[in-house]
Amino acid sequence: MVRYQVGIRTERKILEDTRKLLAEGGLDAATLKAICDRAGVQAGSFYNIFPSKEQAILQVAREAIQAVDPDPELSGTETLDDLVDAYIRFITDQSDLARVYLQVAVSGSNDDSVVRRFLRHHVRRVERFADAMVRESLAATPEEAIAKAEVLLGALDGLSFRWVLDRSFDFTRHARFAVSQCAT
Amino acid sequence: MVRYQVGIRTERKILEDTRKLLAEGGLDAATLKAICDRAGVQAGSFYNIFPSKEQAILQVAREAIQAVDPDPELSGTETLDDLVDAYIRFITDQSDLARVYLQVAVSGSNDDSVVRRFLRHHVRRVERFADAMVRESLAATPEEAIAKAEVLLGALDGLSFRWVLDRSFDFTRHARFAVSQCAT
DNA sequence: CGGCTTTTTGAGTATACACTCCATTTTGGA
DNA sequence: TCCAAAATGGAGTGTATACTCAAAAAGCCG
Repeated sequence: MVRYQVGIRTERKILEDTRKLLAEGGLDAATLKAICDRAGVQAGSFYNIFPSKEQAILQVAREAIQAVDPDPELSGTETLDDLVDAYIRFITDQSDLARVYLQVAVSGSNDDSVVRRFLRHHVRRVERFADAMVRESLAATPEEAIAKAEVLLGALDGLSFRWVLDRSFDFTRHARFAVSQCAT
Repeated sequence: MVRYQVGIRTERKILEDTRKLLAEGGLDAATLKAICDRAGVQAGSFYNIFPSKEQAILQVAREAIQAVDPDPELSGTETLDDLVDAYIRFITDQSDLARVYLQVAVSGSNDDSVVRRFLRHHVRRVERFADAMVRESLAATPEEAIAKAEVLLGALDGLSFRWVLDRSFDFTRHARFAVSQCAT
């Protein structure tokens, strides 16, 4: 099945508009009708590309997960501050994706594969944070580094959750404060 | 309107079963039919008591919010450990309500009043945590105490989020570790 | 152009949902 | 015991939803 350019363009547009809808009004807002209306497409076209609405949303969620991490090339050399800065940038610059990330994670419990994907990704991030801590001598043992990283990432996740609910919350300041508390 | 005993009993049963359904399968599982079936009641009875399904669920969520805090009578005297212990107990004992809490907060964007309720409650909790920190000389200034409390609660929220996704995660240990990091 | 494939259209289907209506039964105080 | 109010049963309504299908249009390649 050789795909035509127009079909690929339609697919990109649908994914983009789905992402916007999710960001604006959450999962409930991303109905098939809403998606198709915004993308200027009929239901039939949608189902010519995606097997189901869920698959399209999962695709968006997958891209959101990818976006949260800084360049994987740098893995093994970056500082804890680099990693936290990347997290802050993701949350503040791509707040829509951040919301999608949270929403799918919380309500996506009906699909185990999504949860597993999130967890796998989370564990990788924890390791990356812990490695940086060890490199900077912020932890006595690798185990302590893991625990510290788990708590720091928990704090970042919790603070971003807070920020999603209340945009006047100063996420950056608190995130920096959280990481400064680790340096003890 | 003098309420009859049987009506009050029905109301309690509906709320109980709604909570169970929410715990088992999240918001999606708590359909009107599911609620009525489990409570052994017809739709008409439900709507004789509640104005809408949403109100019943909000009632459950409200009770969940109440449950997260230790006795308000003690406010002003309890230690930081007391507060954290209460949080840990809520998360581990009433994990079902914890999930409801998260779900309603994230997907509640269509109803601002829910989000506002959550935030008001959160702010009160931050203040209570900060007060305890000041009492225990864990912060130099009230401002620092607030920031520290915000980060600690963020960490607890983030860790509980982690735990909701992965029940094998040792929430209690990490929560204790998080609070120990504050004591510096 | 010609012929094949992919894409799009748009009406249509099935279903699940929250919610209503009202006749009937039950309640509990006087 | 009576009766007004409250509670219940249960069929019914309207609507939004995800998804389908066959025909028409558009894209690609010789």
